[in-house]
Amino acid sequence: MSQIIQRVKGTRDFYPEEMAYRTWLHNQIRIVSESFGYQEYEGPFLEKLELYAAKSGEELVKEQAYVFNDRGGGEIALRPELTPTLARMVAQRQQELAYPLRLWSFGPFWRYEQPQKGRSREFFQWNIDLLGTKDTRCDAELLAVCAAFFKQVGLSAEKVKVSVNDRPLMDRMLVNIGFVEDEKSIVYRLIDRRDKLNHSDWLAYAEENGIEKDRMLKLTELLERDDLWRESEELSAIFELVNAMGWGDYIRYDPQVIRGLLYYTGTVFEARETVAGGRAILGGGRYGNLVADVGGDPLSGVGFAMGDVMIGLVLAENGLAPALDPQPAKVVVSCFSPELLANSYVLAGKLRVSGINAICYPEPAKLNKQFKFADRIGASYVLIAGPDEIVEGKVAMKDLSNRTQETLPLDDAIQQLVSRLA
RNA sequence: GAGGCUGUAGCUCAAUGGUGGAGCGUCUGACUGUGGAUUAGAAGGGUGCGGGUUCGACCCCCGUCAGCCUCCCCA
Repeated sequence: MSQIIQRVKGTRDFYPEEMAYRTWLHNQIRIVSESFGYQEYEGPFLEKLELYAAKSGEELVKEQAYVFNDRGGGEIALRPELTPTLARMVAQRQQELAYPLRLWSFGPFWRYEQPQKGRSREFFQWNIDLLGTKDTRCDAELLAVCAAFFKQVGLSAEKVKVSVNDRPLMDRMLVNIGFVEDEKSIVYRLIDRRDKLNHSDWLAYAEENGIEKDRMLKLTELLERDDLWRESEELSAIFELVNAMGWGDYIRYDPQVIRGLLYYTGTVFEARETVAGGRAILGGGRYGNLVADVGGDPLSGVGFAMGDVMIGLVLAENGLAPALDPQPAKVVVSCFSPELLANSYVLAGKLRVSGINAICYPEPAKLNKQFKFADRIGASYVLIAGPDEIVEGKVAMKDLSNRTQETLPLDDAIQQLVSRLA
């Protein structure tokens, strides 16, 4: 047992049960994304390292990307996020795409992190973006997508909320209380950490960074102002639209949401569980000139990303993990003897032609073994074509759920199965 | 990068420093054409890996790897 080579740290195996969940999640994402008219796309999993130099956080690329040297020379990265790839793909065809452009994707990413609850090194992420719109009212659509997704998977507005803020608004307010441009990044970080540190540590952290008490008092006051959004025309318009669309329950204003990422230039938002210590499920915002950063013309957009690990935990903890059946075939055709093996395979083939997924027991074995197998894999019916049935030109069909069995002509059996498995 | 807990049979776990057990699962038979139940039996580990202490180590010490949790970080 200790001989088995272990998985790479932070990766997961997807046995059929886990794969069924992943496919289910992908499908829920597809349903919601497509209901808003977004198109699915995918980029390469490998990118040149320099693609990320443009705008991703330094930390992300230098500390957390998997990087290796290509045989032809040059550094390659396993993609740690999708946005730079999206920016590149849009820039390449910038003149031929139809705007506003709506795109979504669900695929794997890699980050060299310390695996822990809700975080792995290889994970899947939903990315969805609306590109080519400058009007921030469009941001309401992405918020609606978030809300629609949560509703789709059964997470009510009591369980999860999308908190929204506006960076320009915060910038104005920060200037008002005496912060200067150079202090912006440290103040963002300070805001971001307010809930993560206890109050005295938070104040100490501020002091270390040269922010004195009276400005911290004003900042604290600012971060308590749940009505601050009224001072932003953009946010007011966004909330009005979200309410009109009927998703207001899921959306709220939070002056403390600021996000770490550099490229957000407008609205920022993140969804969290409402319980104390609730974790962030997804995050996103508006970016003003991402495409320009990779060599295209300026193009504004808004989007968000959601990882599969955290949403999976949240769904499981709320009893919302779907009951999935990883077994595609509900019918097992038994094999009676070596002479009748071909006969069984032919029978299974006839079922498939009629649209019934079927497994043929691939070798002669005791019938009780074959029934046990059918039971184990989650089949619902067993067909038996032994000497007795063949003489009559019939098959025996057993319904495993109620242990009833009847012998009938093959065509009748197929007809029965088609209607019962529908 | 740092700290804590853990690592024994396929799984979940037990074993005062004195040559490792149980439940579940698996396999076989009772059941020579019928599954989930019952019953009898069997197989299966030398304790993550590498050192050390000891007459003797699953147990103590050091290192290492992995998992979980937390800090850091968070696109």
